[in-house]
Amino acid sequence: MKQTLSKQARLDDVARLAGVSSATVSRFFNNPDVVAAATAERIRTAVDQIGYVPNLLAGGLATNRSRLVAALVPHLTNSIFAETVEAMVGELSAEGYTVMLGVTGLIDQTLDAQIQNALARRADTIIITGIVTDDEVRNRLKRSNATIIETWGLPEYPIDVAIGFSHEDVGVEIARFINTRGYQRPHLLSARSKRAMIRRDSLCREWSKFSNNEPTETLLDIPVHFGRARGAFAEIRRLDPMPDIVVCGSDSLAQGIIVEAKSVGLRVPDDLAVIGFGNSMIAGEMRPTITSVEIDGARIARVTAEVMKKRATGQSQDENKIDIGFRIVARESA
Amino acid sequence: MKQTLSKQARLDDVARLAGVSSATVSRFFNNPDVVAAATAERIRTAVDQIGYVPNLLAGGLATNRSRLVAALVPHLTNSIFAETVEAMVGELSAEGYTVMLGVTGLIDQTLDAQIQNALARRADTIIITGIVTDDEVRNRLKRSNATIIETWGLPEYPIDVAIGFSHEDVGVEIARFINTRGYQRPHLLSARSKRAMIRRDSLCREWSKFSNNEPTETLLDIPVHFGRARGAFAEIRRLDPMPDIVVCGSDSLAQGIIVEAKSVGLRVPDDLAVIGFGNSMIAGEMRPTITSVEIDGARIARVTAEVMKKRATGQSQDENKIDIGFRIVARESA
DNA sequence: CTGAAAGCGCTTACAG
DNA sequence: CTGAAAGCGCTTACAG
Repeated sequence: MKQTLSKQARLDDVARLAGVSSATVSRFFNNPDVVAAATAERIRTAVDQIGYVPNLLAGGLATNRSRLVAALVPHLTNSIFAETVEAMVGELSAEGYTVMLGVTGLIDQTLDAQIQNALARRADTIIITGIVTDDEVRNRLKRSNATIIETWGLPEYPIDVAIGFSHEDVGVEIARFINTRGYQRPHLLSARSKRAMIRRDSLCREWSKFSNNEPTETLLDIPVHFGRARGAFAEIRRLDPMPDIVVCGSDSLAQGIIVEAKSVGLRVPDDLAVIGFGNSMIAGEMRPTITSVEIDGARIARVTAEVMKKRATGQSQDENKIDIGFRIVARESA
Repeated sequence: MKQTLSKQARLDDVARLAGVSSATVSRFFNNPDVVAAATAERIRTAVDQIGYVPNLLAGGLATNRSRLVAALVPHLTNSIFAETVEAMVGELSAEGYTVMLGVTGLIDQTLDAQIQNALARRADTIIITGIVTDDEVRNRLKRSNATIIETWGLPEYPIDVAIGFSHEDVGVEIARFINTRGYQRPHLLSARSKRAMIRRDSLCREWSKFSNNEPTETLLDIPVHFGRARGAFAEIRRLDPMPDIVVCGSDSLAQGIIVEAKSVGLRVPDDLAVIGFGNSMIAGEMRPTITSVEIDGARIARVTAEVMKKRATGQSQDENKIDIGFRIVARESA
């Protein structure tokens, strides 16, 4: 059991001990070049002696810069976003930022509430997964002083800056890939999400140039995970004629389809081909290895950090839509 | 491009507009019962009109309560901790807390640095995955006013409160399970982590009561993921006699072993049995379904929230070691 | 290179 | 039920 009465050391305590003013101690932390070497040494000693830890709440209030960045994601588990969040935390912690995490896909945790919270914490930057469509929320974000980064999509008019790729183009490229490889009857399997629907629509549009059979499809409720592939596979198998390739909304689903297919003796890709999405680690490691669409989540994190740095140093940010692209990685499964 | 000059509304602005003092507006937010209905109504209108968002930096400074909780995990991807973090964010956001995320397993991101950051942000609660052994760090945490929660383990002397289970007991129970099921030659496959080593040691100790053949083992460097099972499986296959059961440090590894085994025509569990760890969703969904050790990550989150509530309301916390237990879930793979 | 002092936007004990 | 005022722990323009 801890005693909770102890008073924490303040800047003043350090100052007194080191025989300087608190302003100088503050400079020691934030602008060290400007303090004399001998003074710095005395301050360092004092800090160590009393175990001083700066209060960033007070610092943030005084400077109007919280060094806090809010990362808002739909989900963390079974999700393509976990990698990006991890990369983001790594990238931004190194720059001295603290990442506050908001999960918007849980019950009672609306995006709206999470944004309100980020605003109240005076986050310097708010990173949103997806595109904000609600005008009320858009305006609230615009009025704030925070840098707003919409990720994973490229809206026509970003609130501030968008870092992502064209889901439409992904649909087109997958359609072409399928056609080039000679598959005839694609089946689309994905979550009922806005972004997935955009990919679906453009895939179908492009596919209609090659073939008259419209792709069949299975839509899943969110959150989607590995096991949901089981029911979907049963459905696919009952189709007549059976599809010859399943285009999945995630690598996890792709993996599930492969496991199911193999368990009934189908060969992948000969009897049924599979394409994933996200190119997670598992795509390259599954047997067979999974053909997937690579989205460089770490790059989203990196570019985010760059944009933030530009903002912090007052440089102008010329592009407000940054396309990080994507790439179909062909492997054994399709 | 946003204009960044706009001044944000303050409590005072609301007060002026509503014709009250800022103290009353503050009460409206923090202690609504105490303000008159008519006054509250005027304040509400004013808040909406100017789009006021409270500044929690200032609030936290004034109250010495940040409503910030730091969650420190080794990894997020391919990790058993993602579920707990997600549950934690859900649980704690609902209580009005903000979760700041620290990832300690990345390069340059030591636990030490993350703790320092949490302390500097004046987090009310710091949740650490694992046990802190460094005395220097332990003392720093003890001196702070934050509630410190060590999770996943049950140290003899928690810094403050520990919520977890006995890794030793897990080892013992697995050994007994293996023996009961009649397996003869267990192989241990896990990450080179402190906690895994504790499980390993106690498993071996218990196993020695049943058999003279010591378990063989493969230790992997962190971070461990699905694909690492490939090399491990090759190693296992070369053993003579070959093990008849592989005890894995994660479900993801278990899955990997199953995929590898099947790809060379081995039957699971008849030719090679597999046990996972964590009982993630995938354990129940894989084919064959995976026998695993269930750790209730969501419960860790729930209990954490309870402890925090007790602390916040000044109730005494009688237990400082809370055992959430574990359970072997027997399925098809072993 | 350093200090005195005002200010960041809240909260709350005190008084009424 | 409400207000005036002090205080939370920093930073920084200004002056030296």
